[in-house]
Amino acid sequence: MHHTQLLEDLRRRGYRLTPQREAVLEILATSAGHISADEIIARVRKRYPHINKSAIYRTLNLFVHLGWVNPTDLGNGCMTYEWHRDPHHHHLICHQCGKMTSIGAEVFTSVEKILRDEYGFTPCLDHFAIFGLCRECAKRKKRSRS
Amino acid sequence: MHHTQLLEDLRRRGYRLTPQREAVLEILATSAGHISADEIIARVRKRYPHINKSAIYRTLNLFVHLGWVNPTDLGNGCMTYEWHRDPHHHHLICHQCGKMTSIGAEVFTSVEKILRDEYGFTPCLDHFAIFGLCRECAKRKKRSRS
DNA sequence: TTAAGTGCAAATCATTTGCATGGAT
DNA sequence: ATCCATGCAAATGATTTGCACTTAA
Repeated sequence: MHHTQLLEDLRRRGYRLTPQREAVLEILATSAGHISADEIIARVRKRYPHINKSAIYRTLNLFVHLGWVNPTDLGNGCMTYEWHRDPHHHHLICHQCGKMTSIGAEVFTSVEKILRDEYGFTPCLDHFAIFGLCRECAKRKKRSRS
Repeated sequence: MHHTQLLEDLRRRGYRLTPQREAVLEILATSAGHISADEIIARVRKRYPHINKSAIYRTLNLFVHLGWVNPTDLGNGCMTYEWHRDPHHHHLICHQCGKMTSIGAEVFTSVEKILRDEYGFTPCLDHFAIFGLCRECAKRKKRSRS
């Protein structure tokens, strides 16, 4: 789906097509991965310096509500947003060194099946953050223990 | 491990055994499931009305650091804490109706294995919140769509 | 005795909100 | 001409912090 179609979709759903919304859409759709609200505000303002912070927050909430954007809590005190484009994937976050690694969604297919079949639950596994220890930090910890 | 042992453990590790810490420990260890900091403060104060909010937050952070308590973000804007006693389990949270269901940890054994074997990542799967749609809300949604 | 811990109030910081104004339809 | 969306500043609300005082060791 291309930008212009989405913008048209906005109008069709009864929302107004404002420059602010266009700007946020443009930034999100041309940015890869997770971006914090703060980062989004910065990038939007680099091009459109007058745009207000609240309008961007409101726009982000709208896009999330429309399902165009995934909000994810990466555990660093603020929400991050990700444009719905990349194939579904999850994140391994090392809570020692903070390193983040992406993993494919296949890892969770078995879990998804169990949840559906045994619990009747339809999980939203679009944006998942798994905390733990990365290889290096696990090694370092082991070494310091011995 | 019994309370008194834990309290002894505190001292052994060089921390002081204060009435505040005893109170928080007592509340946590006798409360089931996830409790928000606010709820913990309320319960502690019901018995020890003079205890300060900051001291409780600091104590919670200490207990988390000691691994006695699991902090979990259930997506409702505040952290919840859970005493390390119950067998490991996770939570299905319906983001339509908010209902929370506990599930056993076995569901994730396959994921854990893959992460370890293929990514060298040691996941901390103690406290996991999976958002999605519960059976009832999925049904309701389906119905309203048709 | 003395450093660690507490109480208190003030500070943070991401996010939201009330309200007057502006602009898309 | 509507009334939805924006800008601004102020509010919120969970959590943290600076600092003087207390207390467990």
